[in-house]
Amino acid sequence: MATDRPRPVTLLDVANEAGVSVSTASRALTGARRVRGDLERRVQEAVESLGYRPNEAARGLRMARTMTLGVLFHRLNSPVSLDLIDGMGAAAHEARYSLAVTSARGDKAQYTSLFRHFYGQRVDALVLIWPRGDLSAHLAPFARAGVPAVGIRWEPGEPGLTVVSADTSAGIAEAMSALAGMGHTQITVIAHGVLWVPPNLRRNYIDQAAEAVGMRLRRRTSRESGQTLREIVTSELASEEPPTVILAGYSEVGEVIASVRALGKRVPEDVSVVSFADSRFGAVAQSEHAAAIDVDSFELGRRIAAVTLEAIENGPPSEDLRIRGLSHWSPGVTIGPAPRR
Amino acid sequence: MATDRPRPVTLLDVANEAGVSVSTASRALTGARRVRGDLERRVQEAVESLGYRPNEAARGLRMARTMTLGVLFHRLNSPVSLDLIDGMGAAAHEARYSLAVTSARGDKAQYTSLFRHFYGQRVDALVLIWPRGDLSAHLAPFARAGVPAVGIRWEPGEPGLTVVSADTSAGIAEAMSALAGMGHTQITVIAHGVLWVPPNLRRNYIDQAAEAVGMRLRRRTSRESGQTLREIVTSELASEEPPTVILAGYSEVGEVIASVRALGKRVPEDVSVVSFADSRFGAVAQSEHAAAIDVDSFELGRRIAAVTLEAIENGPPSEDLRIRGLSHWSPGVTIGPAPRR
DNA sequence: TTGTAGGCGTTATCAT
DNA sequence: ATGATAACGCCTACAA
Repeated sequence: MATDRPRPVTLLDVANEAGVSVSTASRALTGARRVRGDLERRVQEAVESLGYRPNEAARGLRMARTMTLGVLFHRLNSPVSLDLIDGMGAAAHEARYSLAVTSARGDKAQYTSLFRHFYGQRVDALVLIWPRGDLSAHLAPFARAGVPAVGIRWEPGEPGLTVVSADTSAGIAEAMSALAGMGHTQITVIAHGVLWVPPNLRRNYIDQAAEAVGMRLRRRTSRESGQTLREIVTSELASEEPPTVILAGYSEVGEVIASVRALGKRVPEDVSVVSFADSRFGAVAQSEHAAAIDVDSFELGRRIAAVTLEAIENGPPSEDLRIRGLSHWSPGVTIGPAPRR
Repeated sequence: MATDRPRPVTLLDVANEAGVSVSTASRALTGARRVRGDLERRVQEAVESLGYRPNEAARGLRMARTMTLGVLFHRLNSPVSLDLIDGMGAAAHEARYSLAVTSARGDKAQYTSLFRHFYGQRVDALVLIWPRGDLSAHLAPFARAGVPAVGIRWEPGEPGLTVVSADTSAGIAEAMSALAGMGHTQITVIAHGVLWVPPNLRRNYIDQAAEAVGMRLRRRTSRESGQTLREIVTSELASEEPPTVILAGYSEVGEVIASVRALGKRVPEDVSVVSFADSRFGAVAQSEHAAAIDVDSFELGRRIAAVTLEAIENGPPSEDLRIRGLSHWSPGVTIGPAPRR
């Protein structure tokens, strides 16, 4: 139907209907300058009756602004991405911006192609979610055009990129101190699903929080050992210094709890279990009422978009951002006082 | 920096650099008409050296096409959405289209607002993911402008909307017949997480597939009973006619298996367990090597985008679409022959 | 085959 | 305060 679609109503139509010139109509709508009250009213009426909506492409051409944020995922594989999209969308839409979402699906050539695509689209800003590889060549054209780029990742300090990272230490520290306060001294972190991350800030957060409260920590992962979740739990509880708490990702807590029970132990009387939920999906998917360290990725998305919009308006901030207050400790029925030995 | 950003290179710049007129440059790039070989080469060189990329806003204004698909989620809460976005993005990007992704976050007013937003953006088509409520008022302006709308949902037959739905019966039927072939006669479907759906096509698929192979089926859900997963499994296995197979969503299989074992029964010798994985995340998150009914939501996304792009080109199809071949049965270590009674 | 010119819908500059 | 007019960057009749 692309051939014969009826021409949508334009500003000229509105102006004619209202009996004014296009410039007056435009002014009445943008509010740049004052127009006479009755004329403004007539324009508004014409807009209503004709169902006029300004053509963003034309506006973009004229204003050299597309009101579009180009969001580039290296890969779209985690529910966290959903929250980020949702959060960014919420903030962007409030500011009348659109979100052009893309994923390279882990492919390097795609990644390059998407940068070019966004350049052609003249996005007002670039948002890179967990980017990989060398970005400098990709970012250069945007930098030249004054298009800000904001990225979420752990390592700051990329030239031409404002790096935003989530500081989840608060919730982790809260959890550790709550557990320590209940007498726990030995924790096992099962870095299996969402809790598996490359050696980075979040891993540090956990280590440091444990150390700060004198909690001995063991980290187990099926990636290295090739063991199943159940085998890991079994060997841990049979070890010389068995943990009194187990921390696992939200997609594993159910199985962890069931595995503990399969060994004839009770949760939380014999072993406490804590979930790590970094997405709203995770918070729902984990066993209900499990104690959890929650991370608000939706809010993280909002904040990233806010930073980006701000950068469009006033230029990039002078330094990278570490966003706090996104994580919190949420007690639940799966934790209790440490058992006596 | 919005104020003083350097003007990006335009087609005129390219034409000057190549020593030709804009129209020649344009033709050399769009390939609409033939241009002399050497001129075409010079234009290409100019494009390279200047780093020219056509301004899509200008092109969109001229062509009355924005090369943008407006994707509207009623809510962004399931990993399936991720696959859909990724799949739609893959197909759209191949066709040089962008994906403007939005979510109403379950809010009715937002929903309305987003339709208006997309209308202003002059998206070339609308894609509605599991839309709710009365659409006719929202769709009318788009219909008037000849903008096709494609939606994914279970119930077809919305005027002005091409409804696409996933027919997952094949994979389910395969699974049932494989299980029946192993001697299973009693299955319990735990409709807890992803497997909980309102009474609809998919529920029918499961019922019909079970009936077709003479499998007795019981459906249990925590939503109605208020029981935990573990309690459901326990009561099921203690019932008069205990199931020899349990079907559960991917986020529950781990816990189901562990719960079965906690009762002193073995998987799969005493009870077989099958997972339902409707997303790539689910396929990864479920216990490894579990037998599963997989649904390829990524491909579903691709297909939806393909239908949409086709509708832009040639108008909406004459009838709604039921897409097959997206589900398949994937055996695994969690199933075995039915135990003798 | 190439160049000139007009227009897509909007905002901004300039007169009035 | 309002209206005519000139861009924004691109494509495409039309004329050469």
